[in-house]
Amino acid sequence: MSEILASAYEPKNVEAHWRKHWEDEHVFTPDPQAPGEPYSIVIPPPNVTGALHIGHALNLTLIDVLIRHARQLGKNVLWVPGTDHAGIATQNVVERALARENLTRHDLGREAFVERVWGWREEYGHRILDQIASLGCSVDWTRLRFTMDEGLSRAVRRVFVKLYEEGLIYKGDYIINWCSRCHTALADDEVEHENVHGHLWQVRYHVLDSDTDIIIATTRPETIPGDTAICVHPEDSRYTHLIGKYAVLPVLGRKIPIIADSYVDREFGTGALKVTPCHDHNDWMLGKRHNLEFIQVIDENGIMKSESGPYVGLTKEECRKQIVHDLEERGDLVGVSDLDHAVGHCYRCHTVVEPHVSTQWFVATTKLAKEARDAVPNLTQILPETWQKTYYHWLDTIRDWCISRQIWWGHRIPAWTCQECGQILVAEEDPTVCTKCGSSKLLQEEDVLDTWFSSSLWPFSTMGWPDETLELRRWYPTSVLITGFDIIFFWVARMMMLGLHFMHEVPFKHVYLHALVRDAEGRKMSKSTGNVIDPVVMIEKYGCDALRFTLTAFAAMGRDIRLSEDRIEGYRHFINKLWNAARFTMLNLGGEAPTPCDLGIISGVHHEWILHRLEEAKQNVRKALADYRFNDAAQTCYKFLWAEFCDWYLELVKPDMQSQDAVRKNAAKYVLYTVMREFLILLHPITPFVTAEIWQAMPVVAGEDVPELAKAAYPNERPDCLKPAQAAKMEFLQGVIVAVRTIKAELGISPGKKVHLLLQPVGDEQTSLIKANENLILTLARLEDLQVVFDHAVPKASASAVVQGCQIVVPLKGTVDLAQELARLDKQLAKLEKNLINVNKHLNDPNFLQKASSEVVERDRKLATELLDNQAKLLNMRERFAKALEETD
RNA sequence: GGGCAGUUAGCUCAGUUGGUAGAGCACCGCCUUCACACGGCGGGGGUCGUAGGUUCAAGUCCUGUACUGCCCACCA
Repeated sequence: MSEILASAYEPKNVEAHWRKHWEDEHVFTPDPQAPGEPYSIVIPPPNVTGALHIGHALNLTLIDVLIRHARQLGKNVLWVPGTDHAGIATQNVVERALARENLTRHDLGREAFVERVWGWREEYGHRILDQIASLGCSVDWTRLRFTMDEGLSRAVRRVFVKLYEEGLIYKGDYIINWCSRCHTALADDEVEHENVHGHLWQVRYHVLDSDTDIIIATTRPETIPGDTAICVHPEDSRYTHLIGKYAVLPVLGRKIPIIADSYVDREFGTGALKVTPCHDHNDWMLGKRHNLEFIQVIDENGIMKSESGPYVGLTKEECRKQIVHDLEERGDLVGVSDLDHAVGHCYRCHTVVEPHVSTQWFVATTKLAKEARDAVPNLTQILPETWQKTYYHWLDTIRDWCISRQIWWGHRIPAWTCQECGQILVAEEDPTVCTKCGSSKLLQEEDVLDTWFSSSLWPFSTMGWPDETLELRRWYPTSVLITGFDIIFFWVARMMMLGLHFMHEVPFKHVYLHALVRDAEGRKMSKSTGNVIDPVVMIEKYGCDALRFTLTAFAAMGRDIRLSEDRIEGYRHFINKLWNAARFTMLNLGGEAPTPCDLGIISGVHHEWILHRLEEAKQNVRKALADYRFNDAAQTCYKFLWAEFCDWYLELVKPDMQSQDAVRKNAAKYVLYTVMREFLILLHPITPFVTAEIWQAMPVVAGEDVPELAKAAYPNERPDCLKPAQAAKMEFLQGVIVAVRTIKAELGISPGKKVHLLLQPVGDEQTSLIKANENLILTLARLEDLQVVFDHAVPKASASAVVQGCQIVVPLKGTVDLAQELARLDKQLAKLEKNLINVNKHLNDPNFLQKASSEVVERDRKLATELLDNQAKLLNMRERFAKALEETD
């Protein structure tokens, strides 16, 4: 398509073109029967209500990097895309829309409401998918799934029924977390604890048959009507004599027992605790343990029930005020103090969560949790490893999982109660008659399942389970799960539990938990703070590749990413640099692929050097990605392209391109061509669009069948191009060139001004190297001429430097300030001196000589001689220069 | 209360088995050099939070400590 062209890369059309091509041609749809080691990842399904945020962008970029890289390695690769129905979140969105029409879901009724949500999903649910595509994600769109599509719903039912039959799902009364706004139960981890400024009231309870009182401390006086005991520590001498007696509930006058339990903290408050089993998780536990009465006094709307006596009908907030007032009046309020304490909030709507006793469905987790725990780290490895502990801790202290939600959008619980005989039926297919009494009066449960229930099946439900599909056989377990650490409990641990239970195999071999993306100040990005960086806007402004490269470059393991727009802009420069390096390459190739030659025996130290570096880069990128060191992979690419290929090689190859020697010219072209092409492959997983565009504009050897870049194999290693010795020679030449440039810059000689250069190399190797590469030095150092000389021929008034023993001399004419050169030399000498002192500290230490490895000692010795030699030469030149100065004075 | 991270150049961060501190951005100076000013060349800048310990040698290992952040948790 495009010839290579504009001097600035324009991402928009390029991205649109490749995206369409990849989708239309099903480039990323694998064949389960195809050869190659299987490699699979399931997408962490974004909420169907969602819009792509920067966290998704990071997550998806990292997955795509691995996926594209795995394809390059010849694996049979599947990336399953999809979305999550997100029960509460989606229901909230639709309810808000209804509210604008002055309607509630109850006005519509369940069926119409659910239909409305489906409609909403049809209309808006594709936005996030479109955004995933715009990120360049190489997912297989033919295998797109949704947690409520037909297949996944079948999987959900199968799992529910099986677990029920195994006794791992049960229905029971339990104290759960109740959000009175969402009007549903919440699982423990859907509750966010936040410190809230509150009060601690001290209340007097009179002890029956005694003349003493007991003072308890509470943060929630409105629950006093629900008290069914007072609890003290069994060894608390202040209270031991009261254990077994009864106290009188203030205001209500009910009689409650005084019990003892070591759960009580003697240090806190008064050491005596009021127990309200229906309105506090711990009190619930105490109530169970001591067989206390359970009296619910607050209903699911936050209104006081009749059990609260005089407070019936008040909201819990009103009740608190009233009861405090009443206590005060009666003289039973002993004191009030300030207290900051943690209060649970709904993670969806941030309403204060009320512990509430109700009938719910639970998954018994003890057995499942143990299996999930034991699988790590042998079968599944969690990275960074530090999260392993967190994972263990959660599973070790896990409580049964409350899976019922009192909302309408979700998988309805497949359980029916017979209206005639009370029999509970749980079945995959909707039953028509009661299995016990034959009645057809069956009533299905109103509740739906926790969204995470279906998400927990994702790795196998998306592959067609419970059918035995080719996909499952080929790609389960998945290779790796990439997700944020914030859902390690919600999702990762539960996938482990259910995956192991139903597939008898872990759902993934690795779990890579990436960081959170924060703003430049380290704050969490949120709409309310107004500090969000919108990936869609960033793609629009800087191009997708710039965004992807930035995210990859910052994805160091175990660390949060502080992102700011500047950085994305900065990496756009890198993309542009690549673009221009490619333009240069194309221009010089002249639209034709060069004739291949044997790169292992190519002559020219610059060629050998860049080929050597390319081999290193190939190894580094591959190794980095195998270890999930994304930032290292990006860094390697950045450095290779900019600091080596562009800054040096492209300059070095220019003289070759001007050459009349056809063989030399072709060899240079072929190296240029090869390095560019292989580098495009290395970079492609990180920046797929720009690399694909350049790749396909590159000339091709006639008759050669070159695949598009997305299908190109990772370049083979070329061991005969690994030449550290040759690379070192290049480094010497670079040193000489830099030395001349530095002299010019520091002495205020215009860089364009051509100067004479005298070199006094040490040894034949340096001498011949310089002679062989004279043109190269002339060009890059911008010289008038270059001479290899000996001491006596060196003009006294010269600037000088030493590189690996080779003396570098630039004769100065009267135009420069000679004193500056003296200062410059002194600076160099000071540096040398410092290094020498350091090395000698080692070499003068007998312990070092004796105990350090011989390699290290040898290296230091060599270094010391080198430094000493350089110092001597520099000193010598300084002396002569000083003399010259005197003479001119 | 427990656990886990982080603390390295002005800023954001690398630093894989311990062997003379690195990058990008920012900054300073020079340069309209025929791929690129989204550029080129050169330069300045760090006693690696702090106190100890192990070692011939510590940013790197161990212990204590300070600060910041995160997670978990039943202090009513």
